[in-house]
Amino acid sequence: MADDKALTPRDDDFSAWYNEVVQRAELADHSPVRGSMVIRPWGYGIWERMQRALDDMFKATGHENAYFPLLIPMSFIEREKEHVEGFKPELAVVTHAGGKELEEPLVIRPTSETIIYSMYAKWVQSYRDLPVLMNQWANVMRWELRTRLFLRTSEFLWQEGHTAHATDAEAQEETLRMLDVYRTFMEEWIAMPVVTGLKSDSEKFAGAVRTYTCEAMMQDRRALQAGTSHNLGQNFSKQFGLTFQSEEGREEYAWNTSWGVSTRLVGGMVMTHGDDTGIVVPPRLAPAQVVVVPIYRKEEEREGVVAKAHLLRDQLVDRGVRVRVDDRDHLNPGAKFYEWERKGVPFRLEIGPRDLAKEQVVLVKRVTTEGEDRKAFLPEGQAVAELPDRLEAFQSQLLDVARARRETHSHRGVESLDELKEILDGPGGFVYTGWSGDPAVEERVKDETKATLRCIPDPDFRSEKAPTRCIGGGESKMEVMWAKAY
RNA sequence: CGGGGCGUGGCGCAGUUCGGUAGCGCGCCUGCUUUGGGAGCAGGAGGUCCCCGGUUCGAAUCCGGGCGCCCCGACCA
Repeated sequence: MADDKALTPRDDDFSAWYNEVVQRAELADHSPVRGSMVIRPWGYGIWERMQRALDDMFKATGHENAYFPLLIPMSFIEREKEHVEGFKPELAVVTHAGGKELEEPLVIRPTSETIIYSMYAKWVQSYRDLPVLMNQWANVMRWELRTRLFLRTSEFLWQEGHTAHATDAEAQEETLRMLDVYRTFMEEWIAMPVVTGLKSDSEKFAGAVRTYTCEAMMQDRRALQAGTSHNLGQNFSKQFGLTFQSEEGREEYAWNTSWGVSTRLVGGMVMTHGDDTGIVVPPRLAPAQVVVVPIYRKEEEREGVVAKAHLLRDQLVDRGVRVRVDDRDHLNPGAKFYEWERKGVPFRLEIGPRDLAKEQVVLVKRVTTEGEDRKAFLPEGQAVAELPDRLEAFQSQLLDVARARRETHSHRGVESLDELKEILDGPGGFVYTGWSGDPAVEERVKDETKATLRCIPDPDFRSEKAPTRCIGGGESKMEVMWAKAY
């Protein structure tokens, strides 16, 4: 940030651009503790919008919120073998409290499967108690070596859904249902298209039978794992004695699922829509969808335009639009324009003496496509009446652009490792190939290309023509998608 | 955990080579003039120079030790 005005352009250094834009849009800042962040009101406002939308969707699919504690007995984490192996390296552990060393160390939750299923074990006796469909909004901690605001911090905010079912089939259905909820949310709210699919064994959640993922393409063409949904099978129920008596009177282990998305989604939004001016917030997530900037020269003019600005705000609020009036007197309009553009507000309404006289406003759109006017001079009434629709159009335009970009950088039908390497070292993007299912092949591709197997795509995302050749040679059993990832 | 960079008013930095009154830009405060793309002028406030120790008449600067943060590579939502 040598210059205190312009951002590093994305093409010069995407990573530097990201770091700058997150801070200069006042989304978040580094806290004094390494790897942890402060989420500032503008960033938290976006997260709150995400939370509300997701929460509604969880409720609509029959889930209830609950809260489980931050501290988990170390022995709980150690119960499930894969789980402990996956999380041990990144655990933060409380060893002392009340001035004494604890008999058993307490882990600050990296995720809550263990504590939750141990409690479900107490609450579930009969098939009549199933399914259990809960979600919690919480903070979790994973001690990361390398951190970046929103994308990877030691502490982050998320939701984790945890369910228990009587049958495997029901658990699988739930796993896919929630994956679909995520996909819908990401597309309709963040305007961030995703590829959904199954994780390979090496990439799946520690303790899951199957992990499904939503993979989004960022503007630097790297993949961001934006959300995951796990079919946990009976792995945890067996370790925590989560059993129930079936209709037939047999004691059986319950089938579990868990699914989560985190504040990482804010980072995904930034890297999907941001430009060299700043971030772009999709209207449905924007804490302010419209900012009204009054413009005046003389004190006599001020009163009129500021009053009009507030009037316009009230009319827009009546139509369900979130509006801010920026009537700060110590900044000139240009400074305000830059600030709100940096913060990604979808529309700006300028109202000055000339507009007042003509009963019009100047409506400025944060991003435009080829041939589209950035500014519109509209009669007041028309601007107010049209803004709800214009916001929706803006929202879907963002999705269209992001989707088109992803398609441009998706490479299908790749058959050789050389070609795969060439794409990943060059333009980058999502590369679709065949795979035998052999972990050794996956490992080799990983070593040679620095890319990972992001997922085995769901039918919606598979190529028209199924690959016949495995990327490692021999016959393909399934199509897979590779990319360099965050 | 390896490599690199950096710790100096709120922020960004210069000053460190070669020790000698702690500076610049932005921001902040007051006033006036401004305000349709990052305002101008005038006045002003604000500092344990990351910490500890050493050398010296004198240390931001030299020496030793520590701490912290950021960035780049192996693990992860």
